[in-house]
Amino acid sequence: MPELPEVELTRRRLERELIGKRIRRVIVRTPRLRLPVPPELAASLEWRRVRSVGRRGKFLLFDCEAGWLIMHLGMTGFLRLLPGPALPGKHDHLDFVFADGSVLRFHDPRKFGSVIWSDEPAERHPRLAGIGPEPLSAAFDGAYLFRVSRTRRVAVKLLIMNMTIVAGVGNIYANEALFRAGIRPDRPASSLTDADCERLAAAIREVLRESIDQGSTYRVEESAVAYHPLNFAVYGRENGACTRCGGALESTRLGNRSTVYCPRCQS
DNA sequence: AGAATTACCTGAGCGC
DNA sequence: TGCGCTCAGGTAATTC
Repeated sequence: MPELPEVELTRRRLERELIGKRIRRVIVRTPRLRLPVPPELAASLEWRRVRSVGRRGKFLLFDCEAGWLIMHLGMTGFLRLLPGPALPGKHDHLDFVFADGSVLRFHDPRKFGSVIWSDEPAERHPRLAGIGPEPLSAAFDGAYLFRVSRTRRVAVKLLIMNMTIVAGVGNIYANEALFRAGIRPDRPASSLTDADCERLAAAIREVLRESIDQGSTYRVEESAVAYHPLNFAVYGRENGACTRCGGALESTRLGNRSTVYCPRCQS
């Protein structure tokens, strides 16, 4: 699924391609995604220009003069840029048709994605207002993580996947960051030491940053802004060997999410 | 307030 | 071949 690095790479590509373009019309083929597509969306966007493309966690934020278009790609969603009109296929839910004839098409088999229209700056929209700091911003560091974990006994993996704690850390990168920091995913958050929090915050920043940098060296294909070729250390390797000690990785479930870790390297 | 649970959705992979 | 089952998981909503 598109994780934060893929969303950031998508954002960069869209920023290059869309800024200044004028939206001619919006075609809504599937009015019910994860959230209902706002009925006023099409009319609100008509003849508006894209002023900027931002990101908050995994949400893409399009400043469209009259308001803000907020999109989440969910688990299986991706955006495709087409040079001109093309017949829609299965799961092509939305088209943004620009004045120059090009089309931004939203495709999402599982419909976990969402499209939101906001009259006020996207960051102030209720759906985004309550989410935590950006993991790649200065506001997210070990001291912050230490502070917010004091009163919580929830497993640390669930803590860092909690959007109100930190924005956009999904299952893949939560697994990877905990491995890198040497912390067991099921540790109660309140058991983390100062040093643990420093290592964990640094690890989260590193895995995301490296993934963005690695992915950006590849051409982002029009049709497949999705996975990029990072070799994960633990995620998806539940039957494999630890890259650090060679021992067998173990898997479990936390919050109904697959969790992989090395019982020797992580404590 | 914090924690736990469930719903949403469909393609892929599996056993039989 | 095809059926039925399980799994994948970000976010929102609900409940305790």
